[in-house]
Amino acid sequence: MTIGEELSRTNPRSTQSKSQQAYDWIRQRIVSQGFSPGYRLVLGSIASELDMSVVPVREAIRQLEAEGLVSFERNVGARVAMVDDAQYRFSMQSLSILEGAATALAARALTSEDLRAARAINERMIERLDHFDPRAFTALNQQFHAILFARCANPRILELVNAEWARLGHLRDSTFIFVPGRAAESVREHENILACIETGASLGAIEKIARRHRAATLDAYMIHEHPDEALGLPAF
Amino acid sequence: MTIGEELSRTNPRSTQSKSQQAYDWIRQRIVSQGFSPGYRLVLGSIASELDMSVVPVREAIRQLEAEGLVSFERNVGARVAMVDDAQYRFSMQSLSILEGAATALAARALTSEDLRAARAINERMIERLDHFDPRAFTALNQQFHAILFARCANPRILELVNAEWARLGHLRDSTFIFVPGRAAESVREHENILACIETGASLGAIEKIARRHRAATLDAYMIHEHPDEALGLPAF
DNA sequence: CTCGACGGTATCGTATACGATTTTACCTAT
DNA sequence: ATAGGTAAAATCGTATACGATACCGTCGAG
Repeated sequence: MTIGEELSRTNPRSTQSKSQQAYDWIRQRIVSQGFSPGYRLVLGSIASELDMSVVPVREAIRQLEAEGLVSFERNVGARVAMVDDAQYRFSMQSLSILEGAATALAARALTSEDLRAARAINERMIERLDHFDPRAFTALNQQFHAILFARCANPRILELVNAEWARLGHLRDSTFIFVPGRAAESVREHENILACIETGASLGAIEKIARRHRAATLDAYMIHEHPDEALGLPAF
Repeated sequence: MTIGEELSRTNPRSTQSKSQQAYDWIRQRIVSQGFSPGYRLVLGSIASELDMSVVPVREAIRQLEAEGLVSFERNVGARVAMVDDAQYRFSMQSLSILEGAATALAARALTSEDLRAARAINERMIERLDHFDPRAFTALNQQFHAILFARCANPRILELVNAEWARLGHLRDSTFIFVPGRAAESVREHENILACIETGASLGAIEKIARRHRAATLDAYMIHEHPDEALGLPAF
């Protein structure tokens, strides 16, 4: 047993603060959709659930508020942030820009092993196109892109990407739920991205194709759900 | 006298919460550099300064921590976040990407009045090239770009840009302090950007030039301060 | 029947209190 | 003189307490 493990079992020093516990617990519930958007976060209830006082819970909620996962109203309380369609569009467009840049900034550092792993994920996505499960597909999709980002030379951009996905919460996988038809196109684009990276396409080209990949997913959603305002965002 | 006026004079209802007061106060001090990076934020001191208990102050600091303006260590305390060179580079590169996109997304919506205002700002920057004041120059620079962003079709991107600048804090204006020679080049690029927007250049072109404008500022800083690792970030 | 007054309950906002932890100052022994 | 160790002070982390506010149901007047 390592010292670290020893400490983590027996020594209170290694335990995190209660406000951190509360933060992790609430955040986990939100991202795993145990708490749906709009769900009321009652301080007292959470506190007694976690067997602590309200003070650490309040601090946790303040952090989550600053991250955009929770909305807060004075003297009323906190609730899981709701992301409406407009915000979804704006966030997805931001993500298309950030992920495009991240992909380009990581491209040159990807090993052949990375590419093999990414391609393996994409194969699994292709296999599942028949008996289609939007959730599972979305998870694989995230993994695929995560591999492509992982070696991004700029960690700050990765933080921004992750924070933005966290904000989107459950809407993360709404596209493939609403527009399963986009899936087939998506995996083709994945292969295309991999090919560009392998053949040493210019970073500008890689960024462009990665950005358009994400943007196309958004477009598919918009056309399907809001055909009337699908052109609200400039093609970019 | 209306009820509203009555309340606003006498009733605490209209006052913001103490944690909000604390948040505003601390944030203000940080961005205005009243608190320098590394400055120790002692809960009790701030609380008594603001005539409140430590509880609201703690909440405020948690928010600032989540925004990256404050760093926090359990059982030790909070201090104003220090941004080292690496973070500065990463943030500036992120900004080049975000601002480039914001500029492109705003370009088509800019009125001739906007462009006139932006050009006026740039004129003032040119005037000041002689008796050069880095602080004032940076402020004008921010104004210039703020006008170009203002009509960005995607408010989320603007939020990301502003948050990132806040994080950089005092390093905001370090470039022109360290590399005043960049100023002349900068104003020329400004005019160039304006010309592109006016002549209806493609959004891709506008984005590219705006991104390179910011990236060039970063490069100037890197070459001046860290010539040895100036190539650490891929040209992008 | 509708609307506003009233009261009760749930919940929030903050002060206070105190144990826990870290930091500092000092002191002793080598 | 310095390493190590101890006591004291500073500061943090959290529980508890309680007034303030918002929410909700009831009741009476119009």
